[in-house]
Amino acid sequence: MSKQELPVVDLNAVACCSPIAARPMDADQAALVAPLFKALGDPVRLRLMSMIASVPEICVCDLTPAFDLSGPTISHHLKLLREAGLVDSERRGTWVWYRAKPEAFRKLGALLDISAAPAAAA
Amino acid sequence: MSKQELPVVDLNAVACCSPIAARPMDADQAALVAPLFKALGDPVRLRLMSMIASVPEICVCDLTPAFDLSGPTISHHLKLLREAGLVDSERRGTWVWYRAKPEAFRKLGALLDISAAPAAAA
DNA sequence: TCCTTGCCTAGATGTTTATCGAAGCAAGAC
DNA sequence: GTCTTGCTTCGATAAACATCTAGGCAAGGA
Repeated sequence: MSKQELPVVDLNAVACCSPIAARPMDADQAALVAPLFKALGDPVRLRLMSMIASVPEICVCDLTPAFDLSGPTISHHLKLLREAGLVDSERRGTWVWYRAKPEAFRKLGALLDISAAPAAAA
Repeated sequence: MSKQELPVVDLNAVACCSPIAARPMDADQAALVAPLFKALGDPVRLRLMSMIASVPEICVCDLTPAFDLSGPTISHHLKLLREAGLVDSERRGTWVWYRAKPEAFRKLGALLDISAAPAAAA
């Protein structure tokens, strides 16, 4: 549960380099980055992510009631966000708290910088 | 094939507003934005997207050989990118050419701006 | 101690997705 | 006209995914 559980996605290896539009991405980097986008590619996870990123930290008990879904389903989505390296979780007493990992967002944002396109595409 | 085919995703409605971290995203907006991230959430599509965005335009005939996949499979992924509003295609004579739609990237990038977080999350 | 609460994991199920081969269609060559 | 080439669509299949219920475990209160 705590951050000792190694994330599946190593953020230092991911999105470390050039924007999508700077040069064709090689297969290895694509395989590292795609899971990050995939994690955000579900409406439930996107809302969870937004709720988490909008505050310094938030308890699962405040996330679950915002959805018409069972607790285990929310837990499943949170696990995917954790494995993608987008959030961190920590148990404090009874509750588990989630926090966004801003460096992941910075890297993803840099990847989408289309102004890096070498030609008229921008 | 041509741009007369309405994109499934209306970019004017999508990602039009505030960054993920600015405030909790409502379900409607999440449903509009998630398909964009989902489209980028596959390694093949991410590489295709990068190849397309790296040049002003590119022919399918230059995209397909870069992958160990059949033509129909590449065509399928390109269709998803088209439906997400991330690329445009145009047939010119024998070949079909693809171009990136930079406004989609600008909007996605703005969404990931974590510096918009209201609190210490950044 | 036992009970309750909060959250996660395990297992099952229906849906979606990635992939292929076959077939179709448009454009150009002959 | 026919043939070839480039790309798409169609139909099928296997893998991945979202969701649920059931069960488990840790923390706190009685």
